[in-house]
Amino acid sequence: MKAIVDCNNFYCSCERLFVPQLDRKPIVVLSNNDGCVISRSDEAKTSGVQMGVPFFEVRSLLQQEGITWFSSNYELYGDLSWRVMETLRLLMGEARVEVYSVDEAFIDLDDMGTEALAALGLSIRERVEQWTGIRVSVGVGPTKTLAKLANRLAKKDKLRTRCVMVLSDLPAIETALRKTAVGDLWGIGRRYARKLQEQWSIYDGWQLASVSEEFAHAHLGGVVGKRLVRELRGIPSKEMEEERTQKKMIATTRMFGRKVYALTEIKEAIATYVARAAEKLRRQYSAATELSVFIIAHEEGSRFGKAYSDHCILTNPSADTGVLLHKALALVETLYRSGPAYKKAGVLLGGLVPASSRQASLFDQGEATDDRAGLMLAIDNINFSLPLQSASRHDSILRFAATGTNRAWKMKQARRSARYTTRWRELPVVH
DNA sequence: TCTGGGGTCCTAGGACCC
DNA sequence: TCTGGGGTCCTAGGACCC
Repeated sequence: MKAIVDCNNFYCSCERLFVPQLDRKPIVVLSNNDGCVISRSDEAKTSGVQMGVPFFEVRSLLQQEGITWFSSNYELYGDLSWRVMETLRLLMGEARVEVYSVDEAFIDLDDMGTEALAALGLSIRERVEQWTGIRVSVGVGPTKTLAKLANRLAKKDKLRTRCVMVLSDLPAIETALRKTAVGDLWGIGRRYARKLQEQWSIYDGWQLASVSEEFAHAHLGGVVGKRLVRELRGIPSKEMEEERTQKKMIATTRMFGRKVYALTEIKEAIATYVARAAEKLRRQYSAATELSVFIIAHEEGSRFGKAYSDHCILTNPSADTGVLLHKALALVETLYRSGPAYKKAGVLLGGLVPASSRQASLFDQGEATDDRAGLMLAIDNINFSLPLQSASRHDSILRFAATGTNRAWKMKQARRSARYTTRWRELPVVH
């Protein structure tokens, strides 16, 4: 058996933790640039705020219903996520826990009896809340996919289930599948849901569990679909995975806070994203061999706009902000056309290799790479430890000049809460 | 008339997830 | 006026190899 532990309305719960007056009050958290709603408290859901709606569309509803909104504060969420995961590791043993996302973890229960699972789930939920203040739901099933389903049903009826549901016997699994629409299953997105309904009249989980593996292979993305159908039948086909600490790709992309026309501003933004991506790269001791840059221009009648992108290969893998900046800015120069309003840009680092085992290039001029690595380490240490001036438009103390000074393109974050748990100056104060 | 049979590597694109 | 950001896996098809 496998369990999944999932934090309830995670971002909202994080915000509420430090403003207890908001307990039981409706709140929402917005995406970057204060664009759309990405987390809602139960009360906000009841008030009819939909997931993913643009902020400007629900603004008046929020005011009318007295719903408090927050800009997103990823530093806070990241730290609280770590606390929840650490609690699970302490309770269950590190080897059993697979962190799946910022607010979810799978737990391997394969060698445990099926009798006490509900009690175990309940004790996990209580302990995590006691130690971190975050409420979680626990779903248990013979496969990861059925555990996810159990979790979903536990959340839907919190009072009755006390946020814990175990699907261990066949009748319970059948009932659960029958009342779940295909689109609500883990692994069935919007596209497949539509296709299943329109072409084959498959509407619920039980129907999908009954199709042949050949059918799933042919119509639901090959082996992916086949695994999904097997999982629904209780045959484990997605096993627990080793903790993935090394990312294979690192991206930093943002919408601008307003329309941007000038090349100089776009270069500042790209430089800022490169610096951020390179930091992430160094934090996992990797170097990149591939760098891509894209900019997106506003286009009349198109929601997403028109993208221009290009990439280059680094013969000498690098995690040096200066080196990556140089390449990225050259790419922007060739991509940029004056005229259109740009609304978004991004940087992607790929082909990641361990920084320690970098292949020396044949054409390497014997650059003083070690000195530069030391410089990067020094910059990171200073930026991660020193407090920021709160009025600054910057997120770092030490930075490359190319990242600009005025930075009028920066995203909107009108209501970001304090980083209570990660910055000395922003510690909550008890009066 | 007839024109092999494997392999591997790479890339672009599609689908999904939170 | 205003619609997020960051990932993963898989497949198909082309280039190339023996």
